[in-house]
Amino acid sequence: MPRLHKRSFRVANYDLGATLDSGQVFCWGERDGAWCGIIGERWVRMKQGRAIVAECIVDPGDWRWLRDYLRLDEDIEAIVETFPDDEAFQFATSACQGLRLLRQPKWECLASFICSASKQIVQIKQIVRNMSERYGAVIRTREGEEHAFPTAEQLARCTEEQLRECKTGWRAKYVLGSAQMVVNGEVDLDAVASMDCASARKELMRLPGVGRKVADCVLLFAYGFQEAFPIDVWIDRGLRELYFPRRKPTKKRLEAFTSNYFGPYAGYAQQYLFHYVRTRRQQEQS
DNA sequence: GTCCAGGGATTCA
DNA sequence: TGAATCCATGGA
Repeated sequence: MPRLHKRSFRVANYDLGATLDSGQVFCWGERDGAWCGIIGERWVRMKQGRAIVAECIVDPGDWRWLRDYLRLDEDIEAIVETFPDDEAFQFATSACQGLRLLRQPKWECLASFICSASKQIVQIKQIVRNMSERYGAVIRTREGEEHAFPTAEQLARCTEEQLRECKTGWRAKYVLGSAQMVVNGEVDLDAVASMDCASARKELMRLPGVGRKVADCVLLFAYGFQEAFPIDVWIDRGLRELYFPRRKPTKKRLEAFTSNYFGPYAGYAQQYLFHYVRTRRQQEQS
């Protein structure tokens, strides 16, 4: 066993497991109560007791990168205070205590959500794993080695057929097309960070396979635009049931509603709503 | 066997 | 603008 670099982070109101398993990220695996994954090119193992204890193989420096990824400096209680004071959110906030948003690497988040279209979360994880194992860099881990998520350059070198073999299906041409546009500089993912939210969304939607929903996921989960509000099938159903019973709002009407009803941290509210409606459905079925 | 999944692009009215 | 359809794949 190689020597491990270890660091403990004191946290309050942070549920690491719920956060890493909440459908905003697809590269984490849990074993023996510990979560293992690769952030950028660093393998990390994290376990939560009273604190979050993180371990790395390679010297992690000042750990700033992990604080940023986990968004440890965010005041979640102040954020939850801004959520709507309605019945739905009384249930949602009590069902999702400690649920957080992450700040993911941009390309990985983007490519993952291009693959997410009309897929179940378990299948998205499989696709991400397939692409990583075949085309991602080899990373040293505690037990041996794993593969990082492939860069845009690595995926742009693939053929559409190779990407289909990762079980991407008809999304293969979108992944390839987006990778090529990022590599040749047609869309600069770093430059998007300095845009306002609407411009950033418009820029991301120039990429094939990226519509409003995928763009909003990336804006929220990678760029940290708090006002981004992805509306997927779960959120769509939830909004209609909770706020428009016996009515039939158009998509435009729903978007307009979400852009002011949920406050300055609408994106956070969205993640709580997403987690709530999904866990509620699971409980109804069991 | 059937329905549906953290949708997008295209077509047609 | 908006609805319908197609696109692979595999859970449930």
